[in-house]
Amino acid sequence: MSESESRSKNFIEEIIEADLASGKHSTIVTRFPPEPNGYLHVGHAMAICLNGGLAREYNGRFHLRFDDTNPVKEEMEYVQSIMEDVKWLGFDWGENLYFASDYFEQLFEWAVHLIKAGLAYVDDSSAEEIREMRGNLTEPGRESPFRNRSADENLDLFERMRKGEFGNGEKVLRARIDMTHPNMNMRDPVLYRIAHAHHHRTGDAWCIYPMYDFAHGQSDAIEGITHSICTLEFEEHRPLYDWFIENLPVPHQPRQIEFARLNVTYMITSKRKLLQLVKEGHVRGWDDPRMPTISGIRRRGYTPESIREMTARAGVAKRNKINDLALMEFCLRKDLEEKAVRRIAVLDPVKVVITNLPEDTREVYAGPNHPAKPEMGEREVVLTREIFIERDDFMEDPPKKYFRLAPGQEVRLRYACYITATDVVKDAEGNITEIHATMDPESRGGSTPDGRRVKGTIHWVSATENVPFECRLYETLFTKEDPNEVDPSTGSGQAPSTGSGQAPSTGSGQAPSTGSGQAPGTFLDNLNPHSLEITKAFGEPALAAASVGERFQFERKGYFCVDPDSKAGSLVINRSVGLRDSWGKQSQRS
RNA sequence: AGGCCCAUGGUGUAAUUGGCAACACAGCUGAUUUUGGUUCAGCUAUUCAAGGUUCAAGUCCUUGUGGGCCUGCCA
Repeated sequence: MSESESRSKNFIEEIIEADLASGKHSTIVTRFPPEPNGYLHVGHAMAICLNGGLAREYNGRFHLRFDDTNPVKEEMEYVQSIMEDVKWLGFDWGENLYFASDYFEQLFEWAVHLIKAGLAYVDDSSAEEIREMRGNLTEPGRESPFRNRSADENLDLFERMRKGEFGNGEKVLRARIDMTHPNMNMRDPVLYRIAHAHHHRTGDAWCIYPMYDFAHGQSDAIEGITHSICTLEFEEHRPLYDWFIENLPVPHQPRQIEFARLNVTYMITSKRKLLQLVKEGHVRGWDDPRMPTISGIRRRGYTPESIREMTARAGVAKRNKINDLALMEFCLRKDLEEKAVRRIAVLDPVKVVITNLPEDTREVYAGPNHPAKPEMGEREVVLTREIFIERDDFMEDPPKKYFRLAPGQEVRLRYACYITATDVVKDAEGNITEIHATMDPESRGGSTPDGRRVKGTIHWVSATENVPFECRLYETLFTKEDPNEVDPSTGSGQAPSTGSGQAPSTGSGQAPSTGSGQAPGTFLDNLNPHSLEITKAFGEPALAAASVGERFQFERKGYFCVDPDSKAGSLVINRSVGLRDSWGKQSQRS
């Protein structure tokens, strides 16, 4: 990891180094094992960077393995998007692309092995019966009446399950462990279920499918995974994981290690909820730039380097955590500060007429593409008599330390000259429609012979020579750091602060009990109504050549990225992240 | 309630494995600056609680408290 400065080892690295030092392993093999049933999100990015990064750090191997053991949920579309996302993040599995479904035959043989060893049996109980017999957190389970079938009978039944002689749910194969075990996972877990369903890769070859627990560890063993890194919720599965490894003639003993998944404030990482956002149209799709999906983050304009940097800085540990969005934004700014070409765009324009300039004025100035990197070249900026500036860069009655344009106050137009506001033109409602200003001819180039200092420099773009575009400004998708935090007392969809001063109103004119008791409230109540704002913006002429995916810093505004919705002649640009804004903070405080 | 895991500034992660609690982000102050950006300098703020072991405890032990996960034929 080039982007992570030298730091102390995390607990997984310590385990790996101990294994390497003791000779337990001469090289390590890690894997990223997604189920192809949805799009990858920022939490997966962490898992990819961890596994891929470890393999890189220790010169090991990194596998991509699709955990495709449940045909009813999985689709090829997801396989494609997942491979794209992993590649984009910068991790290469090389030849090591695998599918758990490739191991179905071997897994079947191992199931037979367990049956022969008296460690697995076919259960005719229904799902409800099995659930009922499992007991609960405080009470032990009871043994199934089918638990003591002979190995021969079990073998026969299992073969017939495979042949399709039974319907969905009629039978399952279970491990024969201990129905009183305090760990629920050890209470004769189901190994195989019947599912007459089309699998995205094996087609109709199978109608029985292994469960996660029976597939994962063995897949790790087959591939020679040394360190099988997964999230905390699998901790209680580890005894089962180990049980299979111990009781099966597997070629290799992998070790499962759990770490805390990455969460980020204002983001959700539940596949179900993400799917809901897409299906119900709360966002424009899986790759909506507000989504925490890798595809969304990518479209938003994040760089793979910035995501890798964030995961490295977030660290690895075993406690549940929520990382600050600010860290992610910091990593992006840090990366783009160095790489992004500077451009000027006015997002919320108001016209300024420089009255002492002739109508046909066209002055060309040079603007470096990067203030600290002359090697990045420069471009031409064009000054005309009429320009646009940012609406909030002018105030008729400015507060104390307002350094921008105001009546009688002089500012520098970035790269060009000094202007001083003289007049304001307003419409009938009192809105400012035009500002008049005069330019100091001595100031061309951005400084004057008298060396006087101008505190404010504002950005601007010619009102007659520019590139109009659609600018999409994003804020967090949710208003709460933890989008799942719902106030149980407030119902969903309740308009807040309806009648402010009004007494609680006991039924007076109450609308017929339509909503009676308020619905419990969901994460959707925390959706940010301002998460997307679209403005009609104007960019400097150099923006005309912008292509999809290209990133810029719009000076004083933030980092932006050209959206794929762009068409020839109609640019769409996303704001990836704003610049740090100490004035914004200060002015808000007052 | 039973089992498993976890607890260090606002957030996240460290602490030579029992030896002066630190780094980053965030926040705040100042300097520099043709981006109120960047950069630089500095400041604020931390070991869940109570006992115990020890010359010495963030670290070990006990108890408590708080949080997470577990009762799919999902992964």
